[in-house]
Amino acid sequence: MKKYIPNKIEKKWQKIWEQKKIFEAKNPSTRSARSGQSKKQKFFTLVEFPYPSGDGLHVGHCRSYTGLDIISRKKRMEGKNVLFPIGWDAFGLPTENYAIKKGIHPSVATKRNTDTFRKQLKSLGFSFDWSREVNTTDPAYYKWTQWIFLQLFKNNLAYKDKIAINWCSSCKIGLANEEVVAGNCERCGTKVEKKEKDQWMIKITKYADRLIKDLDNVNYLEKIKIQQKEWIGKSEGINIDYKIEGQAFAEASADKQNKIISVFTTRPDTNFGATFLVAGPDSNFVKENLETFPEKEKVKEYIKEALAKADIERTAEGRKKTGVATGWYAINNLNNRKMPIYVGDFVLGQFGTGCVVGVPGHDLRDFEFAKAMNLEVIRVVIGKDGDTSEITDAKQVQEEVGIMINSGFLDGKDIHEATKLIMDYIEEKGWGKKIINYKLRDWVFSRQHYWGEPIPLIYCSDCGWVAVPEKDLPVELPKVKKYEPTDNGESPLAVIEKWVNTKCPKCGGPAKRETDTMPNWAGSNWYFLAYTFAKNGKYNWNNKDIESFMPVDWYNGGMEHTTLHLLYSRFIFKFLWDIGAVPKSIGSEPYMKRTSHGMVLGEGGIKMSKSKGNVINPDTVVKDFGADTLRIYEMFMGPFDQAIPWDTKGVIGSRRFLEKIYNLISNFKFQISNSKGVIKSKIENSELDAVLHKTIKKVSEDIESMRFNTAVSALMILVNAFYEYQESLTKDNVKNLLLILSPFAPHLAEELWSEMKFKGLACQQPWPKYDEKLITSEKVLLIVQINGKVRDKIEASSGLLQTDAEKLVKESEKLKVHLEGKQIRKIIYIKDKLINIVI
RNA sequence: GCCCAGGUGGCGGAAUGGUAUACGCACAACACUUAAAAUGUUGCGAGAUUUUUCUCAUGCGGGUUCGACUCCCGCCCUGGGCACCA
Repeated sequence: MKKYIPNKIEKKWQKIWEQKKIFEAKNPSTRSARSGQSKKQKFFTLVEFPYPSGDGLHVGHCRSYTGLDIISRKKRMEGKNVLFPIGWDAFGLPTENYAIKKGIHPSVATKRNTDTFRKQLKSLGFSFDWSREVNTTDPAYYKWTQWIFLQLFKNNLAYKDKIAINWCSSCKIGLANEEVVAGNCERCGTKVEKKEKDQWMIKITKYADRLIKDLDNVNYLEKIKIQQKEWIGKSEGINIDYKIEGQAFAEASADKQNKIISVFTTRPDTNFGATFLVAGPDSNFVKENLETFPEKEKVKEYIKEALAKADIERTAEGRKKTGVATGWYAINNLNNRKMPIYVGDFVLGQFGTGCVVGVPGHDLRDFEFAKAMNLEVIRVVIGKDGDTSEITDAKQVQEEVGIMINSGFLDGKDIHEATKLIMDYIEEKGWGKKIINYKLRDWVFSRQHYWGEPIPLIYCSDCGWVAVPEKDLPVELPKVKKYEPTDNGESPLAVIEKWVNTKCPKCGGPAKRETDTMPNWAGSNWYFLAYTFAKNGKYNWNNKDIESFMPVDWYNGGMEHTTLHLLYSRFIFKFLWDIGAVPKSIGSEPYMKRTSHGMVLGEGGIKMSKSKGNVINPDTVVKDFGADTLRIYEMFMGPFDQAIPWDTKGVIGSRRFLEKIYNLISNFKFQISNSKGVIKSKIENSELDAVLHKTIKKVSEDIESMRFNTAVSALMILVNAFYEYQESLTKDNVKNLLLILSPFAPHLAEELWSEMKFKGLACQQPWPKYDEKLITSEKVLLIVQINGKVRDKIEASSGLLQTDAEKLVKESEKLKVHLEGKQIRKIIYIKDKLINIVI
């Protein structure tokens, strides 16, 4: 008998699939389908394209790609025109660092890495449409990344601003937040400082509200929606203006009548309890008025200390509050109370107005500040258990709920009702204005690195910032010898004078190119669009192709990309939709469905890492066990969305399962060729049919809900049943088994399909349908309980009435012991399942 | 501190109101073998027990129900995310 040798089988079928172009999606698809073209309904399955690192493919990639490969293969068998593409998100720091260390051009390293990844992915039998492979570092690709940036620029959504960046004084480089590890530089360990630099910013905040609202129209996992909403952080409140009064101020300022301080609050209901104000050290209010503060020397000293503190130190200090008085006072409109104005670093200068009003009785942070500064605390909300006493302990600070007190016309009202009332009142009086604030900030789009897309702008001293004309795109990365940033933190491109110095496209005068490059996100913002029209390395952006496949029907990726990549790409897509760069018919959301996968951990449940030496190389697993085994194992290891540790011993189980199928079908072939059509049955074939159709049903449903682990387990149960009753097997049984197996173990299924001399390719057959009639068997196992405890199991015919079931139960010997001398109070009967006798 | 996910055999896990521990791994015994490996068969939560059966067990404590891993209330622990957002 032949033995199962995966390496032989797998290469063979991968070649056949590729030659026959089985997995290439057809343009255009249904929506704009014209004569003769694919009339099938489109289905766009998307996985996050990998960063081709030098380490090669990770078993974690395999897990998530196998999951979506199974879905794609099933959809194809269900008759869909499936687009399941792949590519490379190849700009990035590791490649640049490698280039710096070894002096090898990043594009050379990238080429080598993508070649490795491609080979690895192909060895796993994923049904990607390789003709649409994209690469973000290909100038033909980043031409469009630059084009998108120019559209943002032309629509006033890109602007330059001075902002504080993470600065490593040793590497002389600006670092992204992800490159800062515990306050230190990821490369050299030097403490990271803040440095102000001019950066290109993108106005994502303009889209904040739509990015929340439109989540209602998509099918994302609930936790993903929650994370997006929290990241955007919408809060509705009011900006209240207070007049400023102060002796020193009156002398220093001429327009004292109109001088105000504005604060943002979501809780104006507590405003009768306000006793002080605090401005953030980096707030506009402080910047504008610093020189006129009576206590300006103390304030300056405090600000210097506060800004020098790294984020780490701030967190380490915990909630300890510090601050300093400015010497100014604000007047509460409601009760004419004179409230001192402080500067304190617990207030964020960038959020809201950069200033807050302190209500120490009903905000824990305000309470802590009041205690530290020895300020008065006033109760304006009744506490727990009707507590109206003076607030002296943090535990008494009532924040969320309650009834108003000591608050004039608000007394006796619920805080939520009071909030509405006083907002209207303050607006009517002209003391403030309702406003919505977001935590989301504008997006820093500049990087001082080499290995990224050049920002296609030119600075002319006469015309200002001018866009590179579209016909001149792409602005290609010039070749350099050194990839290190310059001493003053400029991009390495800044030293290439020939490249930097250019002509102004507007006036023709001398001008300089922008030398910053774009962040990693730029290329991944729109890659799903590229797939719809990419063909063998050419990118012909056009509405017809985009309309054929957009929006993405199912997007799977890691939770780590929920807040950044997902949000950024949704924003960019909405923008492109707004300006008509994509067809209106596809809607303004790029992804209809988003799911996530869990990590594959190292043995023992810790993260896989080179330093721990517990990295599993997929190549080794493929070599030792086969691609199908790796696929089955990664699906079987546990729930798809959970982190599961790798277990090399467990892989053996998956291999045995595939061997069992191989042997089973080899036996079966031998059997039919010898029996001349007459087969003795051990059991009725109808019982095998019942198991088969149950399995078809379960596997079909489990794939849709990504419960791959239970789908594999159902397949195992089916194979075990087939194995045990081999003599009763029919050709049809085998056929269906191979079909539902094929998305999981495509090579083996294909091999056995051809061994059985079935027509065509397994992966091109229609997905089998289950027959409900075959599933329902005539006999059922009735569970008999007494007081909810299982006492007996009786085989009975299905559809039994309660009276008949009771009769049957009373004959049971086992029950007599329990029922003797007891009175039956109640009998609960669930048809075909259970009978519970209450005594 | 806040938000999310989870806690079930020696291990990965199954069961979302109705047989707890499916399926797989590990382990043990037996068969085949000169032997080993491979394969096959059987057993495998804990305790008590005279075959049989009983009691206990799904992080902990309560509750709802004829019946709870599953629903509700209060805690504990682990993992992930955010973190003074007014």
